Amino acid sequence: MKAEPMAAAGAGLPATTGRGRPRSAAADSSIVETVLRLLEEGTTLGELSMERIARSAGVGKATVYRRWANKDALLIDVMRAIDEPLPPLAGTSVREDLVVLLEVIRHRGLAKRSSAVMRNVIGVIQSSPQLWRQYHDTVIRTRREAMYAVLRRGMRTGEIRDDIDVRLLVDLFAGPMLSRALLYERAPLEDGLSEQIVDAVLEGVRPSGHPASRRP
Amino acid sequence: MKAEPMAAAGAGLPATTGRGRPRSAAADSSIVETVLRLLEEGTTLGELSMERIARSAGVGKATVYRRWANKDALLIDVMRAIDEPLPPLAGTSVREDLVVLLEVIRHRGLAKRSSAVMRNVIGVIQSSPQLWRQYHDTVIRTRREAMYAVLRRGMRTGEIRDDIDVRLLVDLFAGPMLSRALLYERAPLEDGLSEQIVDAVLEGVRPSGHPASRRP
DNA sequence: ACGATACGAGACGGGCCCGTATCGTAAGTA
DNA sequence: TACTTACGATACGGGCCCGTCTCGTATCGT
Repeated sequence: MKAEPMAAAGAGLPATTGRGRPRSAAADSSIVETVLRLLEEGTTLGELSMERIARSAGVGKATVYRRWANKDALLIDVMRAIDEPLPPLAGTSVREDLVVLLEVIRHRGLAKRSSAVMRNVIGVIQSSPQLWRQYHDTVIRTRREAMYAVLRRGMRTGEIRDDIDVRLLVDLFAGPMLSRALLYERAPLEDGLSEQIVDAVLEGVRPSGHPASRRP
Repeated sequence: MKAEPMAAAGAGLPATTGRGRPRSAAADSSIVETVLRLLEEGTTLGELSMERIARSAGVGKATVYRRWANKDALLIDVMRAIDEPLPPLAGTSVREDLVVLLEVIRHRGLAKRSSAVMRNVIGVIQSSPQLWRQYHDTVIRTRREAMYAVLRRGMRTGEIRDDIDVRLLVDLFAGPMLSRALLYERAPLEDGLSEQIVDAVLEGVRPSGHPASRRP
């Protein structure tokens, strides 16, 4: 994977006027890419220092501080960099759309860099709530709302029970995939897992003929 | 909550012979309790330093190093300290037992100190795999195996489908609760959530009469 | 009483980090 | 060309931390 262009990273300090030597776009992406690489290699957010980032990126400290005022500001842009748009949903069946959305989580869990970011950000919910909020708003919320929409549509079309809280439904589908992605370094996210989860949650895990089943 | 006695903490260095002044049990528990309090207050594992721990516990650094060789050794004992035995399972119905096991997760998620530990340890899977393994083996594995047992029993008694991988079943039940406990500081772990999850996963979220349902 | 060990406190040398400033140089605009 | 800004490198004072060691004191076995 090569360094994506990722637009102008430094949201903190604007590049003022157009005079003088322009900011190096290569430095931008080198810094962001280096942070992702370090996290991917197992570095903890706490072990990440501006000094180490600059050193690893082959860049002067001033070049980093010229773009970001502190580590949190840099990390926020790093999180923006790994945000990828959701694939389009076919919209034909709820099952298919749910599988697509779970596949997104599965692939992000398999990608070391995104799973490392997610695990690290979770550990920082209390200590850097602003960083967490940024991650939640850019990465989590979008996917969650997409699943809301699919499930609500399913309630209208009769594909999904309408007597269960939509937020609980989201967790029933996403939770199993998320916990597998989070709790293991080499996550057991095998092919076909999305379909297995979706089908099992849709159908239920009680045998058809069991007396306690709500189906006659 | 007061400092529990928690047995002899220092697994690292044995107290050699019985001569001389004995180790202070109060220091033992004060140190462990202080670590838990700091984590509970939002301190990151990376921000925890032996120096800060000693200072916060009102203890000399030597007193800490006399018991634990380094931070990881201390943290391993801290994790042992929050390990609580599972409640007995009634064994009458699979549903009841699953609810009990999910209630354990729910209460641990609501308790700030255990959820803080869990979130922090997750962030350290790659950087301190030995610490993670300790947490996994003492805290996670036990509960997971208890759920295995319940589900396998359910397969024998006909309360649970036997055509789904038991490991997947565990994640279907535990995943929703875990992801809620991990992804939010004030986790939405309301009363009755365990029952809702268990029942929804057992029954399925497809309406009874839906054409795609596997029930005729 | 006496020797042994633990205690809290803190000094110690060495290390990494913070955020800023200053080099000489490079790459743009006017 | 003159001016302006960015570049990598590195020095700076200040801070926290590591793990060890040394105080003077406390609390045990013998």
